[in-house]
Formats: sequence, C-alpha cells, structure tokens
Amino acid sequence: MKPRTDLLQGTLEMLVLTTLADEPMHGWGICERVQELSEDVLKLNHGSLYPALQRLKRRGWVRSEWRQTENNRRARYYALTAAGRTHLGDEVAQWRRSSQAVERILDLLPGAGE
Amino acid sequence: MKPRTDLLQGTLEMLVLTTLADEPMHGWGICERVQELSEDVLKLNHGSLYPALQRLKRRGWVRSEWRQTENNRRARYYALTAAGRTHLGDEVAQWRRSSQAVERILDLLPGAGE
DNA sequence: TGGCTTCCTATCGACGGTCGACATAAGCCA
DNA sequence: TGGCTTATGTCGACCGTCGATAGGAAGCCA
Repeated sequence: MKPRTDLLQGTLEMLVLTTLADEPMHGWGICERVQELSEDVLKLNHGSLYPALQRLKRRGWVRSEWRQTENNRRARYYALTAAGRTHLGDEVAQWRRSSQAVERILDLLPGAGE
Repeated sequence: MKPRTDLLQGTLEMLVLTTLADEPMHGWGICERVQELSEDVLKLNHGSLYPALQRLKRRGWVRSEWRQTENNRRARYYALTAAGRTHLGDEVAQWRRSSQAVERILDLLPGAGE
C-alpha cells in the first residue's frame, strides 16, 4: 500500500459522505448535522460545502434532486450512490490508518504516554 | 472554544515539531523518521518539508544551525524552541479534539460500532 | 401590506499549503 | 573518473478552503 503524502486533507468530503450514509440531506442540513454531532468542534463553511458537493456529484458518489423541506422550502437533497458508499468505505479505512499513524508518533512525545 | 473550520490541515507542521521534541534533527532525518515511525503510512515530501521548516523558523518555533552529520556531511540541524514546545502542546491538543470529533461521527456509520 | 428573520443555494477572488520536478553540492567508493 | 547516497533548497502549478457576498422563497408579526 502506498503511503499517503497529502496527510489529512479531504476530511471534509469524508464527513459529508458520512452524514449522507444514513439518509439523504440538503446542504444546510449537512452543515448543521456535522456541527451538532461533533459538539461544535467541527464546522463546515457554506463556501466549502457547496463546491465539495459538486465535486462529489461530478465523481458519481452522490446524486441530487430538488425536493420540499419539512418547512415547505425547496432544497437540493443529496443521496449517497452505491459507488459513493464503496468510496466512503475506502476513505474511512485510509483515514483511520493515517490518524492512527499520527497518534503513534504523538504518543512518543515526552509526557504523552505512561 | 471556537470550532476549527480548517479541519485537519497543518498536520505536517505538527509532525515536524513532534519529531524535533526529542532532539535536534536535520530535514532529511525528519523525513526518514516520520516515515519510519508511521510504518510507511505517512510520508513527507522534500518540497513540502523545507518550506514548512522555514515557516516554523520564521514563527520562532524552531531554530537552526549548520552542523556536521555522523557521516561527515554538512546539514542544517533544527531544534525546538521553548515557544515551539508550547505551541506544539496546543497543536496536539487541538488535533486530538478534532480527530476524536471525526471519529465520533464515523462511529455512527452503519456497521461501524457494536 | 410591508418588513424582518430564517432557511437554503450558490459563486467569487484570494490565500496558502502541498506536490512533483528540478537544481545543486559534497562525501564516499570503485 | 563516474556514479551513488546524503542533503538542502526552489519553482510553477494545482486545488481545496475561506470569508464575503448575493439572492430567493417561506413564515411571522405588526
């Protein structure tokens, strides 16, 4: 397996795909969900989210359709495709490997372990 | 505490500072060390490392001096400053918070937990 | 009716970190 | 002499993220 050289980028896309794994959501909802689930540690900017959504769609990992919100507003609902689900699995596995590697290095810090 | 919006970037700098926490090293050695400690999961490119080292130096987190290698070659040895050590502590704390938040979200994935 | 707030999508320019390729030099060894 | 390893560094291109900005539609209230 080749080492990843880009370190921990692309987390945003993984997070978006993850929140869509349960059920289709619209962009606004994705933002709220991530912030809420992370207990305000993480935050998605709209200016980052929508371009990301377009990338994911272009790559076929996500599909979208206009629907009506519970609040009777029109919104684009995004849903994970089969390919997207597979890709998400790969992303998560890679992220876990990388973050564990970082953790291993951090644990060597004086005053970290024991 | 404000949520971090830049997600998991800047890991490279944290990793560099971490490897310098033990003892001063030269750039080449830092690359090798990170790759080795991470068991080839992580890899630092020279083209990313040296600019990063210059940033760290400019910010006063690292100090450098020319020295002789074990192999009798000249190399720039980088050492963590006191400010750098403090900053590293902050970075690590923030990284742990963020990665744990990501992990919490990932754990909600169907087939992840239980 | 008018105006305000909330919900929701979207784009833009700027910024900055990373990448891969390239240049350079010095020591080692055959 | 030539080639390999160690070592530092630069460069242009790319791309994701950011913060600001725009705008539309529904709901609320006076």
